Amino acid sequence: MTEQAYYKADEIESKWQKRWEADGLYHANIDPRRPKHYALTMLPYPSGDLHIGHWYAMTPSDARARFMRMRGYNVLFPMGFDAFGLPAENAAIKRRIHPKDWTYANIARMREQLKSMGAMFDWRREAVSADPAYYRWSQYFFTLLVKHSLAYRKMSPVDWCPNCNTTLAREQVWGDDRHCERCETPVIKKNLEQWFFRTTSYADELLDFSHLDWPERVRTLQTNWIGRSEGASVTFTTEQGDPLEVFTTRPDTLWGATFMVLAPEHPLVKRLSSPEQWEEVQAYILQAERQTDIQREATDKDKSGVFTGGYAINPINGQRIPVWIADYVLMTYGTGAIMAVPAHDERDFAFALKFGLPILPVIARSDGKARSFVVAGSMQAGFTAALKKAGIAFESSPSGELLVSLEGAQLESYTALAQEYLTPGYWNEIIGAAWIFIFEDGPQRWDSLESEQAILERCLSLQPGLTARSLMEMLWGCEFYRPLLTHHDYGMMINSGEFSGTSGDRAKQLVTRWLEQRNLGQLSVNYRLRDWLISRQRYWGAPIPIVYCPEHGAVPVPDDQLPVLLPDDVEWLPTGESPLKLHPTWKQTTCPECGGPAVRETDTMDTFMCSSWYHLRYLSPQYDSYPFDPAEYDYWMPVDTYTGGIEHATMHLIYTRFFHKAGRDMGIMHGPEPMTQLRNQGIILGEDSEKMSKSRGNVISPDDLVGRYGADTVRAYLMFFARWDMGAPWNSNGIEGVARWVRRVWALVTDPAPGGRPDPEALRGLRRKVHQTLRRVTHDFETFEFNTTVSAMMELLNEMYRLRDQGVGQTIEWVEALDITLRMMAPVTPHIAEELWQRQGKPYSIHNQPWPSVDEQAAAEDEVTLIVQINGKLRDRILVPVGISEEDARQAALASEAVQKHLAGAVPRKVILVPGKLVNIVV
RNA sequence: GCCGGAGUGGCGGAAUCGGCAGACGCGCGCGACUCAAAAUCGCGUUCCCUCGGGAGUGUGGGUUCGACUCCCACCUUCGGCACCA
Repeated sequence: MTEQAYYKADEIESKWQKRWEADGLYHANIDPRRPKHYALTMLPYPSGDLHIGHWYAMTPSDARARFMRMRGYNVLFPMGFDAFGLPAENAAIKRRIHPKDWTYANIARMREQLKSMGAMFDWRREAVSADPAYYRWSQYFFTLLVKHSLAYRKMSPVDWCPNCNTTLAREQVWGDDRHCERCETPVIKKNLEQWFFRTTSYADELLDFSHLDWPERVRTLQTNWIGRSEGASVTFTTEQGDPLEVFTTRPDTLWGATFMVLAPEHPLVKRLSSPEQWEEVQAYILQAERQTDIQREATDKDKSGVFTGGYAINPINGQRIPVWIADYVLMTYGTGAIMAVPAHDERDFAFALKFGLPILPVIARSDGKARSFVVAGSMQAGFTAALKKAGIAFESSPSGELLVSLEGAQLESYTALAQEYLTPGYWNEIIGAAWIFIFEDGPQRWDSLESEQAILERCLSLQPGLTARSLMEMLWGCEFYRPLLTHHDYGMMINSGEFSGTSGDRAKQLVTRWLEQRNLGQLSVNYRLRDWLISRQRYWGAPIPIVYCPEHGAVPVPDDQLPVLLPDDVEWLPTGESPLKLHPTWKQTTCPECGGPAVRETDTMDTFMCSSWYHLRYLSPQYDSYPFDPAEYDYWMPVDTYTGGIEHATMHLIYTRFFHKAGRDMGIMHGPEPMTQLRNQGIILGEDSEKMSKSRGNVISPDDLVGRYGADTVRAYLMFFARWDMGAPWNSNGIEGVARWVRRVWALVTDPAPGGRPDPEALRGLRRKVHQTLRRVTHDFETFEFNTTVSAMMELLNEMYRLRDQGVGQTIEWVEALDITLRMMAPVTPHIAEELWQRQGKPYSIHNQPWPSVDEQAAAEDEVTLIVQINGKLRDRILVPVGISEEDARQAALASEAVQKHLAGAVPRKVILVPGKLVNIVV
């Protein structure tokens, strides 16, 4: 290889990075003449080292931003650091250095690592959330939220991480064992006075994704997280006369409420309990208290509970029903009390079964079928013969029962047969959910509380050895009934007074309206979403800007006194108390209202608060009279493309939407959403297909890769090796293939191409391939399909090598091919593209060039390969001119030797023609 | 249990509107260059086969002239939610 042909990535890359920075090539300024594009990628936490995941998130995002820039957009692509947070403190504790020193040293290091990517970050707009100039405005937003009653302070049981020594938001508690999102320690509950943001006020709006181009996955995660359920709240009355409100998603089952259950912590428990039951009730409450949430919420746990001795009145029918307490009812959801409808709720059913409480079906199947369940017995032989004769379908279960499924019209004949053949024993039938038992003296229907006991006793006396429990399990647990045991199933209302016969989910609305008319209840919506707990008992965060005055209570710090500075001289070792509280003087202050002595809030804010608005600080990080410069806001917002990991779906991505909507209602932000389009990258696993971790020793270091291959190759490989939204295990051999591609591009452009007398067909072929590739690459950039972007360019390169040997190397077509190739590569491999661009004698910089446009005429094929099928099976391929007539295509296909051979004299019945694509001969 | 994503060669993956399955790359095999190795280049590479073909995109059905693609029912797997009334 000649000196010139040797590709030295490190030299080229540092050379161009310096030049670009010196020239301010990527500075984004307001320009009303050009369409704007705000491309944002999630800002890193300054953990100390840029890992391959950062590269995977950022370099394809950068390539996309560069592509948009070349397409004529004025592109803003900023970067910054989410600099507050626990890891800084933990690392500081371990190394005995101040969290601030640790954080800012890491930022300095990571800033340089980020620059090695060759990304088009506009560093003038860098924002660091731990800077006082930044958190002043985080505090400002906090005081605004307080003033608009969107932030409040409340004593409540909150999740506490005993390892991090702080409270956590509900979103930061993960998994079955309810562990801390950061350190994986299971959380405990503590009763504390804490600050909350009223995220629940925006629950409905957060469920509306109509203004967003966001991945289905994220929308689903957020929808599940918010967990909206619509139903009714209904007020029962205790015998003492206290109102007892319940929430139900199925008001149409009110007539089936045969008992009530309260959470053990429910305030009415004591008043409800009878003196005889009180001791037992109290013991149960104590036991429930001792259990952790994890134990209490285990779904597979056997039901437990205690009768209070009290009763309540069902408002719709005056029915007097017993009130129990049980830990399967949670104080934190709804009203902490439920009406139990054991016939149609699996949990209530299990509870009723265990404690022998009545079960009253009020919903019947509405599919027009009646189904029967016939208990095995000696009468079966005759009966089944009769069923067969009557043409009634049935099947025998392995345990010997007979399962009969009836169309409505067959019901009468079935009943007649059953009476004839089965009278010696008993049988039962279910029409919808109403069971009918036939005894010697005729049928009895189990559809009321009064008949239940009598029927049960009678069944038991007829079949000795059957217990009440096994009978009920058999009846209620049989698979024909099961579909009606979930609260998603609607059927026909029965046993429900004037509503009997009402069917479908219409019943729910009708009953709700009926309740509202009678003042017995109203439409009600419940959410799983909780208000966002933002207090943290740690040092390294923005102090909550509140002053507590004995006279005036919690007073927000006035704007002109912000920021409330975080003091450096603090003992920041976590003790469970806020470190700021232990500072000798810091918290002592005066009340902004009256000037009297007062103390500061000593908790700091959740860092997710700081990162909820960083996209606004980027707009004008030096601006000091407002969180952002309104002119910048008006030009750049909203974020057009947001990229980052999916792990933030129910944390940052909910918080930032809430923050924007709250800001909008406070008159600061505009528009429905902060980030219009979201795209998530997947995760890169180690070569062993496991998550990368230091302890496993499978970590891939981007710095090493850049040292070995150069940033361009690393960028291209990250875009090529997997679907970006999926991620995949790392493959050290795979990157060699991309490195080869980059080297081959280098060689192709720098080696003088041999001349020759090229065939005009070869030249046409070159242009065709170039413009077809351009079409694909353009499309794939638009849709974030980066892997095919790179593979299309690889194909083009292979084709160019092939055609070069045919002598096209000294033609204007060849010059055009090189020009377009370099422009297409510029977003992916910005350094080598710039270098080769310059070596071609083209003007600096390639990154200011427009994206080339597709010459559709050049891209068009003038011959096509026609697929010839017989009965849909491929039999031949024939080359035909593009505009071939249908008749000619048909003739050409039939003339094919392969076709004639396969037809073997058969006469085509039909010929399907898809112009320009295929001929399918049907025989 | 509920919600969502994904199942295609040895591997990562491709197939834009229902029309050539396996692009591109890795790996592997053979060859060229070389004393040799690396690098580079060329050819081959879904499976089976009696060399005529046949089968094939998680499984089983369906629609269609034609299905990786659409419909129905499942299986596996990943992620989220879950005694949420």
